[in-house]
Amino acid sequence: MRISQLAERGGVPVATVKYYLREGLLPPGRATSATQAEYGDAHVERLALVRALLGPGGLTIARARTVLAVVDDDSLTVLDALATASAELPGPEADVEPDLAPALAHLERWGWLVDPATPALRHLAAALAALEAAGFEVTDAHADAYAEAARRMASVDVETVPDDSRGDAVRVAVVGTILLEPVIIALRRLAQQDASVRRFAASDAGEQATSRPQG
Amino acid sequence: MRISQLAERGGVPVATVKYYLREGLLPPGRATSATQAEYGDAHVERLALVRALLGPGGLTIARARTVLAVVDDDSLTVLDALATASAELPGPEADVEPDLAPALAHLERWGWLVDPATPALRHLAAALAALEAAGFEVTDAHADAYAEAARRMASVDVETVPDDSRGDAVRVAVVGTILLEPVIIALRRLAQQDASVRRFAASDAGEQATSRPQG
DNA sequence: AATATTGGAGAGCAGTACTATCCAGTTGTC
DNA sequence: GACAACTGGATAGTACTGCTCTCCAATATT
Repeated sequence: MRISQLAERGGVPVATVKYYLREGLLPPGRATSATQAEYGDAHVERLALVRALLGPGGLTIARARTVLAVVDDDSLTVLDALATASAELPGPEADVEPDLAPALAHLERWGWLVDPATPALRHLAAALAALEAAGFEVTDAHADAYAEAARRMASVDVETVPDDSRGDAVRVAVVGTILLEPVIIALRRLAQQDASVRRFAASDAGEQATSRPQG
Repeated sequence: MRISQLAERGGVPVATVKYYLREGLLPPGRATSATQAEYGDAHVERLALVRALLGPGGLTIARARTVLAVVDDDSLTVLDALATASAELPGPEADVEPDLAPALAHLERWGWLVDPATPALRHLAAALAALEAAGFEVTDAHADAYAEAARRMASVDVETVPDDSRGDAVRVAVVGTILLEPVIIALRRLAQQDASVRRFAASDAGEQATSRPQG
């Protein structure tokens, strides 16, 4: 398979495939001459993965490269792979260090064992700070309900990771961690709709509940 | 309060405040002359909200403007406001229409009442398609667990919305919908860490569990 | 032999969120 | 009442990102 066919099967322009090759997101094909290379089905799958990470996953080129390096590195343990993948996911990236105390207080209440250096902890702290700055008070009860929901999701996630092949485990863990996030966000919005229809439909104009809310 | 003081209290450069004014994210101050205007505490709070939406919320200027217009519009019902805010949140924005069937099948199984035109439905469908393209199979059991988690979170969210003041209700609903998303993502990653430490720490090198996983 | 395609590299482009410069009017200070 | 400092307002420029275009000689294809 040549580059134009790979591009066609992936549904992207040839120039974009070349760009991904240049950026190291796709491994080079098997060179058959100075200006020719052969690509296989593995490249097609990899291209689909790249598109998924960059699109729905919301990763930048640089972060995708790191995540893919983790997926490719057979020497990493599942734990290392998950940690690296988790660290490369988009987050607030604030230039000022957020106050970790509120986040740590929650974690202690829940008894969660986490690496104090993990970026997710900083992300949580920054997100809580942003809520406070916006005048939204997060009660312990609210946080606890969220923690329980997160625990359930994570539990299923971890159960889903196969334990027979380390390569597969890493791939599933990394891809699942990243690509299930938009699923969660979408599900929450849909659940909110359902819940708010049930709560507010009676007090608002009732017929808006099942038709388009805004014309 | 003049513009430089507003900027200082918000922790942003004056040029940025001017930019937000130009873009309609901040309402203009009360003009006291041709080249002078007075800003109040409301502007400080608004500036914090804008920063929260643009930073942790991940909204673009254009989407933030729409969301803020919803918050400001007292004529909207809570349902309309939530729907509009939900629609403006960042999503896949695919140029090709994803297959809605798998997503609709899940929703029907759960008995959720949602507007078929809502962007979140499309986001869910796109996310599921991306997972499939990346070779990650989402089982019904996995999806069901996620749905239950989403339902719990949404339930708390909706309960949190006050029912005495419509303006407050809209503000809390919109801000909560947007700014709690990074909280959920961070919590899930932390919960994953906790769960995978418990599962994999025994089979991997054990001492990595509570120290930094990657030097 | 003529035409098309390839890998590779560099430059260019569109969008986003600022940031810097300029300007005349206004203010506070001496 | 001189004069520097600041203001709102407008315009242009910047840094970064993810492509996309153009060019090239070498190779395939017809």
